[in-house]
Amino acid sequence: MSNPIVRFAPSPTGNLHVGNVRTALINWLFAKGQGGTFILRVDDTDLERSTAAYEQGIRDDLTWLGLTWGDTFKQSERFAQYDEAADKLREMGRLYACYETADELDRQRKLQRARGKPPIYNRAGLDLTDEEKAAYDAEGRKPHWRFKLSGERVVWTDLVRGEQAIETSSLSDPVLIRADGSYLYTLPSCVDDIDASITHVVRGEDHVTNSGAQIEIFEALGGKAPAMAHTPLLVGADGASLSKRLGSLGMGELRSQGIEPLAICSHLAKLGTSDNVEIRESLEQLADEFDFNKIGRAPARFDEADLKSLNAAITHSMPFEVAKDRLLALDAVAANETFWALVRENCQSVEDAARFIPVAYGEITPMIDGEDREFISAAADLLPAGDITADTWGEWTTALKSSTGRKGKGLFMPLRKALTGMERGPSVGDMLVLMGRDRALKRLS
RNA sequence: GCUCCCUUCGUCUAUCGGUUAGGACGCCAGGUUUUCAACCUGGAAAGAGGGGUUCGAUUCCCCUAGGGAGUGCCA
Repeated sequence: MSNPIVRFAPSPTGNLHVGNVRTALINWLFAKGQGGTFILRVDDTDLERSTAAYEQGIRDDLTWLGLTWGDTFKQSERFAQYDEAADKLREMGRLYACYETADELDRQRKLQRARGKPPIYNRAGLDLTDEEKAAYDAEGRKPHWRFKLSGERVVWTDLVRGEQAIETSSLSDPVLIRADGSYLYTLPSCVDDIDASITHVVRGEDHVTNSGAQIEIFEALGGKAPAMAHTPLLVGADGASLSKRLGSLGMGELRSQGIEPLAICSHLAKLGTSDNVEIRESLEQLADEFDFNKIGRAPARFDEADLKSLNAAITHSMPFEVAKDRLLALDAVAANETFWALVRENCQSVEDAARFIPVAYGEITPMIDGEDREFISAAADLLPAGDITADTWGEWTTALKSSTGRKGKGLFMPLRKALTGMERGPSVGDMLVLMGRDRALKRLS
């Protein structure tokens, strides 16, 4: 199993969401951990729905996450190879023309289902005589093309599911080529996997039956099917179904919420495994710890709240240099090391620091309870003269304590609320230095 | 409907038939802290239900229930 070659093959018909990203990540971690290669293949055979913008978005998202690829190519550049493979299958009698319309097929399926039978294609296309086909062609009807399954049992040892068996007799022969001549993903995927020497196909378990059929295609094409790994899918936090939220939660949204790539990768790499879901230092560390054997077989719940708490953990210890640019984007005045060091432990994300900018550098609405009015005005009078320094807070509160008799929470909380307008936040004494004398007095008045 | 997969604390999971069913996150309490965060200590918290097999089942088998997936001229 040395130097595996894996691929992540998204269709550029939408943006990457957490489910996609998990598949990409698992492929990447496996490759990286084994000294292998991660290939990005753009599955854009559906020219109608694929767009350059989505393709670029996918590349941007992967890059942002740190999931860099060793090689990349697009299926739309390889139609000649697919044609060649299709011809080969036709010659072997494994690819046959069918003339049913989509409506007819739909009716057949409904009928079968109504009779309690599995909706499997009846292979009528196989029995068509040359004359019948010629007649259809003369009518102007274009055939779609199906791969003829063997009807036998396909077995493989799945890296996460163990021994797998698919009865191809219980499957419809898969359509490989649409009536308009375009390819579905099934054949191109196999052709590309062979040509790129893919050693492991790693994808979600929604593909297991596809894998059964594709293994036969690999073999028909004279190749040996790659090893397979099908991971359980992620479900929403409610545990019920693959929620719409999950399918639409894109990297762009996460990014705009200030979520760190490493929080996303740590969460997705560990969720559903026997390792604890915790922040890791780097993708490399995640790769070192990756093992298919650690992945369970039941669907795991993806909870955004857990992702946010991992993100908070990263934020609390984030060096200023790392946060700097994003602080700058918030407000140039906030992009200084003192401010960041002071507020980061109270932030869930870098952008969360915005809450404290007005406290240190702008205007806030002081919170002064009626019962504390007198105390606050006494405090204003006792604020030590001169510039505020690191010592001011200590001197000030000591003086206040002896003159008012207040102590503990009763002493500090009113000051915090008046000076910052919040009940929670960074050290008030340190914030006091940043806000300066004028702001402080104004808030106390 | 049919096929496949799954089911241990709230969540992610450990347990290769005999355990006080372990850990992590979260939660609760206490400590520390002016607050928050962090840290420390302690605590509550679980093998879906029913049948078997066995001296003994969370563990093996069957049934039921629940969850996930597939059943496309989507990927």
